[in-house]
Amino acid sequence: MATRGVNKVILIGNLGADPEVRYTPSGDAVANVRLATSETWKDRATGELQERTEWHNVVFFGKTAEIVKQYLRKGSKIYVEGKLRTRKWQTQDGQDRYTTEVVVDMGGTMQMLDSRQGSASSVPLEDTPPPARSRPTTPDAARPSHPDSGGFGDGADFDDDIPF
Amino acid sequence: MATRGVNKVILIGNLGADPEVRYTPSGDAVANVRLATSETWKDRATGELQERTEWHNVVFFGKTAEIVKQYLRKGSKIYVEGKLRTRKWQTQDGQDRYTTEVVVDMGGTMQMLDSRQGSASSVPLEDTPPPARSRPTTPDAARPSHPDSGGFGDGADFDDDIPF
Amino acid sequence: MATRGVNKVILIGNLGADPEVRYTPSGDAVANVRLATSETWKDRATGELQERTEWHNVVFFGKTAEIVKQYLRKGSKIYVEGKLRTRKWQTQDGQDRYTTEVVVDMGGTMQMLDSRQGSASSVPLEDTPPPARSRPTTPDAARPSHPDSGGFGDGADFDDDIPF
Amino acid sequence: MATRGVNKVILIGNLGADPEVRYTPSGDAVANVRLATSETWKDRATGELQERTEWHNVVFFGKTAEIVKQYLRKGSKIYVEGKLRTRKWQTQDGQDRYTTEVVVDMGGTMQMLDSRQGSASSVPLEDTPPPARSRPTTPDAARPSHPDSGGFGDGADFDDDIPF
DNA sequence: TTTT
DNA sequence: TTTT
Repeated sequence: MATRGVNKVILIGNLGADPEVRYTPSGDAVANVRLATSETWKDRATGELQERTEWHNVVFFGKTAEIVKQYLRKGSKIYVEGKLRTRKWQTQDGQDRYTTEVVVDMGGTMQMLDSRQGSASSVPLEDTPPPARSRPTTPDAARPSHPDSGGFGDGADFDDDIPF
Repeated sequence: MATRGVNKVILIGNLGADPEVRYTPSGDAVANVRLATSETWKDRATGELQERTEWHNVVFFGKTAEIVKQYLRKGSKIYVEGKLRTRKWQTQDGQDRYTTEVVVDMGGTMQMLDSRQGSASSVPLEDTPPPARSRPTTPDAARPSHPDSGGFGDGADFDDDIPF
Repeated sequence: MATRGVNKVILIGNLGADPEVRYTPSGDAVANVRLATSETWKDRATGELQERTEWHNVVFFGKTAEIVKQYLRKGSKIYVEGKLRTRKWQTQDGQDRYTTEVVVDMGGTMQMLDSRQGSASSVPLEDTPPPARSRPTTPDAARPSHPDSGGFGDGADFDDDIPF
Repeated sequence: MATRGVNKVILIGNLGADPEVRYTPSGDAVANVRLATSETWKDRATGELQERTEWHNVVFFGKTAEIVKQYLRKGSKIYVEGKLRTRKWQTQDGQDRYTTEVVVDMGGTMQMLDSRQGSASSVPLEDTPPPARSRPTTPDAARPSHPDSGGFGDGADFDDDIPF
């Protein structure tokens, strides 16, 4: 994908909730995540510590969405590299709305940052079976055979055959 | 400003219109810009060249806002480093709305990328006098004496005393 | 290519000399470039403007190397996204040396930032190791047919079929 | 510090050894760190998992250097944002050498990424030039008084008064 | 060795 | 020399 211009977002933050995963008609996973990045600073006047949390809508596609589904959950800390995209959508009564998301696709990356064994986020999410005919026979075939090995699943680019 | 987490946006694109500049009650400039980043790619099926343009709301503060005001205009090509911020606001009839912007403040940067002399964007915007008492006596004192010298004004970080 | 860890470099600068291009035995182009990034600041004590230029060795591979060869030359301004790599090599008398380069490969990008028509860097470099007299009559054969269309050659990612 | 050009490095990796800290004549800390970033990929031919580790010299100044000294040690995982700088130096027999480093100064950032309590890197390094037997009995004296608060020490920018 |  |  060639570009004229640069559109890049880099985030490190924690999931505010478990990922929401859905499947396209063609069977591709799409994962949505709420990611919090916090900044803290000292108020110059009062000297008090301030904190501001920013929430980001992050969308993953394809193979990375599968990894997100399996390995991330509420509280997981991740590094994300993606791009900005503003989507137009309509409310039920036909009003226009715009939502800006961070899209992580072929040009992006996701990495898990808390792969210590035993930590919450290295425990795979329950592998909820996707829509009947999209991945029917062996829904868990891709799950690593040693779920307790810790830290697997880290590092996922789109041109991977397998993420680990 | 300390951070727990990373929130970084990097853009290269062109202004869709002249910057809109306003002043805070304390006299600080705030500049808003619509920035277009385009990506093009070849459709795998048809082989046709596709293009998608993304529009970003970029907000500059303080000294950088002044530079934006003076040196950027419709068509200007810039590099921007900032962070994401989603603002909640209300419509006239009291409905909640959210707008995501790229904020360029002390932790960010702006650089002009088309400083060729004679190019549109190196010509300062008309220096519309700010609110009466905020910059009273010599509103244009900071304007370079050789407006045709081209290319000055490139590069502006917040800790500059003077940007050039 | 999966990663555990992040290794990313982003540069905007000017070429200090024409690119040096060579070919691997398998026929793939490799382009080397010296890229200058400058930073300027005001000395706090003297108030004088200081400047420091940093020189980077940037290496391009494959299709991007071809584009570098054709469209970049001394003075060209580019945006580069790549990664750090330190190479070990030997002097003629067998001493070890290390050179750190910015590698722009499949995970990276290059964009030309001075695509104004008539500007030096939008003029293609002379094409390849041309058998002495083979190119003189039509030195600009590789030049796009609409030299005034501006902006060609900008934007090159590795998964492009053709950069424009 | 204004810039014409962009010179930015973003790394996530692990320390290969404890930081080396020295002090300038004026008493400012300078910390040097060896940082490993690994990338892994599947060999297309053999299908075997490949790994390549890149080692980076990272230099921290001032307050961040103090934090590096106190909280990082061999194995610590960090996020780093800095710039490239190639330094010329001389061997004992007067030969020129060049070393490229990632400099983390006022325009950069460091963040600790393994702040789980109990993890190696949240344990402060032994404090300064310690009179030989001064630390063994209370090795953790420098540890914040609320060790269970978790995540302290994360996040350090240069304009902090205190990093946490 | 670039650029302004 | 790290990490998985």
